[in-house]
Parts: sequence; C-alpha cells; structure tokens
Amino acid sequence: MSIRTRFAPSPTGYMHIGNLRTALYAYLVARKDPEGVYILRIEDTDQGRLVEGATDIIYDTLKACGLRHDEGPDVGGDYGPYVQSERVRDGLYKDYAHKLIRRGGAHYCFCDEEMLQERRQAEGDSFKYDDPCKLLSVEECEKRIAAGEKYVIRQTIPEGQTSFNDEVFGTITVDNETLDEQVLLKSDGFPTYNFANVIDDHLMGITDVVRGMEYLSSTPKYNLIYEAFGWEIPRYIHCPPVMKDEHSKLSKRNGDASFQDLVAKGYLPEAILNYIALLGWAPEEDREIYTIDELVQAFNVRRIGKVGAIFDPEKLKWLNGMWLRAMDLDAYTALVTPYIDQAVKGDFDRKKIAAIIQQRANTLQEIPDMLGFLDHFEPFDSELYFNKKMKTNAEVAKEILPECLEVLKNQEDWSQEALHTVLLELPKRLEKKNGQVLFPLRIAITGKASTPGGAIEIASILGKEETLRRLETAISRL
RNA sequence: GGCGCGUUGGUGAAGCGGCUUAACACACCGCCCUCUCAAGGCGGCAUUCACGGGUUCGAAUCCCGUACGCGUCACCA
Repeated sequence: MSIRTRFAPSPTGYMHIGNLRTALYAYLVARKDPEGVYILRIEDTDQGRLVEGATDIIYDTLKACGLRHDEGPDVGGDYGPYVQSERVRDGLYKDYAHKLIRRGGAHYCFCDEEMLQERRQAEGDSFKYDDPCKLLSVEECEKRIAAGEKYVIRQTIPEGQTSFNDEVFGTITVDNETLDEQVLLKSDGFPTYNFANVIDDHLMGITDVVRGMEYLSSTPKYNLIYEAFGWEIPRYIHCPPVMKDEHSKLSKRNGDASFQDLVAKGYLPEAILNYIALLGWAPEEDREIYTIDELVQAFNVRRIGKVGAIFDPEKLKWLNGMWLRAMDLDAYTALVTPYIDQAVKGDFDRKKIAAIIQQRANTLQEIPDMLGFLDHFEPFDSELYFNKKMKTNAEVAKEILPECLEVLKNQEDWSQEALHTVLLELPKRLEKKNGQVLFPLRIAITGKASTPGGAIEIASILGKEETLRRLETAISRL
C-alpha cells in the first residue's frame, strides 16, 4: 500500500515556521514513496477562529516552497471535500459519531457546560469528569433528544491500558484511567478537532500521521476511536517543536518571524526549507545543503530528534548566503535588481553590481545598504587613506592618485579585465605593492572605508567618466 | 497536581557498550590569502555528555533515583 500523508492546518493566520516544518516532514515522508500521496486538508471546524485570507497564505506558502500536494481543496482528489466545514455540512461527522455510539465507543451526554466549568474551576488541575450520562440507555437518550434537549457526544473510555508505537518516541503506554472522556460532537453539531481529525485521517486513507508532539498525549484516545470502529491505526510520527529559546516555542504571539516575514527580509524559500529541515532532524551524511528533492532522498524519520530545537537566525543567514552564492549570475541578477534599485538610481550595469554583492550578501535585505556609494560621492576625511598593513596614507595617495588618473585617462576599454591589466602594471612600474596603489584608488573613488568589491571592480561599474570625475575631485581635495 | 516525554559546548547536532583523550556545521577567536569588506583556506574553542547511584573488565551510550524543562488534562486546534 502506498503512503499517504497529510498536512492539516487551521486557517488562523500566518504560516509559522514550526507548522511549515511539519508540512515539510509530511511531504518528505510521502515523497519518499514513489507512489506516495501528499494531501492538504483545511481544518476549519472552529468557526470563531477563522481568519480572512488565511487559506490563501497556506496555498501561497506551500507553492513558494515547492511542497506540491496531490490532493486538496484547490486541486481536488477522490477523498474530498478537503475542507472540514464542507464535510460538516455533509453531516459526515454526525453520522460517524452516532455510529460510534452503536459500537460502544461513545455516548450521549446532557450535562450542563456551565456546571462543568464551575466544577473544573473548583477542583483545579485534578478535575476529571466522570460522566454519569454514560450509564443512560441509548433509548432513553434518544427520547430526550427527540424532546428537544441539547446534547453532546462524548467518547467512552474502556478500562485497561492503551499502548502505541511512535516512529520518533518509541512505545508509549498509558492507563486508560488517565484518559478524558472528551467531547467528540459539540452541541452545535460540529465535531471537535479530536474527532474530525480521526475520522478524516481514516476516510482519506492516511497511513502516516505527521504532527507536532503536543498530540502525543491524546494519541491513545484517538487510537481507542480507531479501535472502536475497527479501523487500522496509522503510523505516527510526532515531531518536537521548533523553539524560540529553551522555554518557549516560536510563535506569532512572541513576535517571531513567520515564513512570509523571512521571505520579506530577503531569505530564499529554498534556504528556509533547507534550514528548518535541519531543525530536529539530522542527515546521515555530513552535509548541510539540500534541495527539496535531495531532502526526499536523504530523509529518514528515525533520525528525527526528540528535543525541541532552537531556531538560530544566524545559521539561517549563513545558509541563505550559501544558497544565494550558488545561484547562476543571470538568475541572481534578476532576483536582486529590485533591491539594487532601492539604493541605486544611477545608470550602472546591474549585472556587474550583482556580481560583486553575490559573494557578500547573506540576505537580500542587506543589499541596499552596501551600495549607497554608487550614487553618492561625498567629501571624506583623508585619514581614510591610512592603512597600516597596506602602508598607505594621504601622502602615498597624493603621489599615487595622479598616476592612476594618467593611466585611466588613456584607457578606453573599461571592462574589468582590461582595467585589471592596466592597473596592475602601475605598481610594478612605480615599484610599489599592489595595495599601495589600489587601496588609495578605491578610497578615492568611493570615499568609503569598506566597500563590496575592490577598486578595479568598482571603477568598472562606475564607468570612465564617473571614475575620472571622482578621482580628480579626490586629488583636488588632498 | 495526575499522566506522558525529554536533558551531549552559546546554537543545530553526530554518537546506539570498547574505534571517542565526543564528529560535523553556525557563532566566536586567531592566522593565511587579499586593493578594503566579504568569500575561501588553516587552526583554536565540551578532559566531558543535567546530577547521584548501580550494572560491567569497560558507560555519553544499559538500569534506578533526583533535579530541571516541555507537553497534556476545553463543547481550541
């Protein structure tokens, strides 16, 4: 039987990093099987928490990440509908809840919600509801329902122990006494998450349930439902959370970056995905850079850790830089041109600019700050010419710069290669070190202590006219 | 509080009883390369695996306890 996994988010806002990682792992598990199927299901049974546009964010994010789903609300499939609220409308959960009652896995409950709240409050953390309604006969319950009484359907927990295997955590056993007789069908006729999730996973043929480890404690209850229906229990892969620090996980409430925030800050989706894959999972080989297809090959649920991993923005930055640097120059140029344009209005060759920043920028956002000197050439302190290692200072500059000007004036070919040739002859002729010529020249035409790229690269970008203008200006100020 | 799960450097982590005087990567610190800044190269950075017992000729690796952390105990998902 081929593997079927699902990503089942609630459309409640932004796509969070932890969520996205769960989506990724579920995708990888499915794709590992050539016949595997990856499903998107929207869990919107909590009508109160729905957020406008949230579903689109989910689609957009999955698309941007290359996590293509085979079945889902937007692409269809044989197991639809893929939106829970539509399934509610079909009466599906209600039918199954009643079926479960007949199979002894659930019972009607007429207890007052407020009374329960009060008791919970009064008895504190140790409160566990022993529902008297489960003693009621089905006939009596149906009579009361027919008379218009409000009811919910609660799970009936049998005596004994429940044990299950998790691919990450191993075998887990609990006493059924510790399990709560949770509500399955609310009085408004909607299923609770716990119920809808189980029904849908089964009906959609999910073989491998990939989800956060916050569900680990409720899994025995889910399994009891599977068993009551006589259904096959899926394989479980519970993933530890992605943490902000050692105490709390990444969340919007903490103001932590969402996927779209990171993209806006200039991170590549590929790099983000690559990074989060490594949070809580370690490949067998000693390697860090993976495309999504390579992750599919390398992935193995047995190497998922049991401990929450702290999200390290620094390492993401580094990884993003690696991805950026590995890009083809034309593609990179197309990608960064909008960022270059933010800082540079002048008519300089974008591709040449892209080439010098590609080796230096780790995020796209930092690009504009690196390029201010291209449009702006301001008077600067001649102290800038001083560099101990280069053995240069204003005096050296005074001697060297006119020589540079002379050479450059007569230079027609302004390509980097040509400039390189001609400018490296100069120190040889003057019996200087390369740095004693090129360092002052770079300072003279940029006015900055540090720049992305050296004198030759920058002169080539500035062009002959602008380079000579700046050089003459700099000489006159010495 | 009950139950469940976990604990290897600042961070991600490898490790599955001897090959470990604990890989690798980020960060950090040096040096090299170099026209600055990056990138790249080289080297340094846990005598120690939360703590305490035990098992064993031998333990980060197995067992028990303690501490700490996280999760869960909703008509939320």
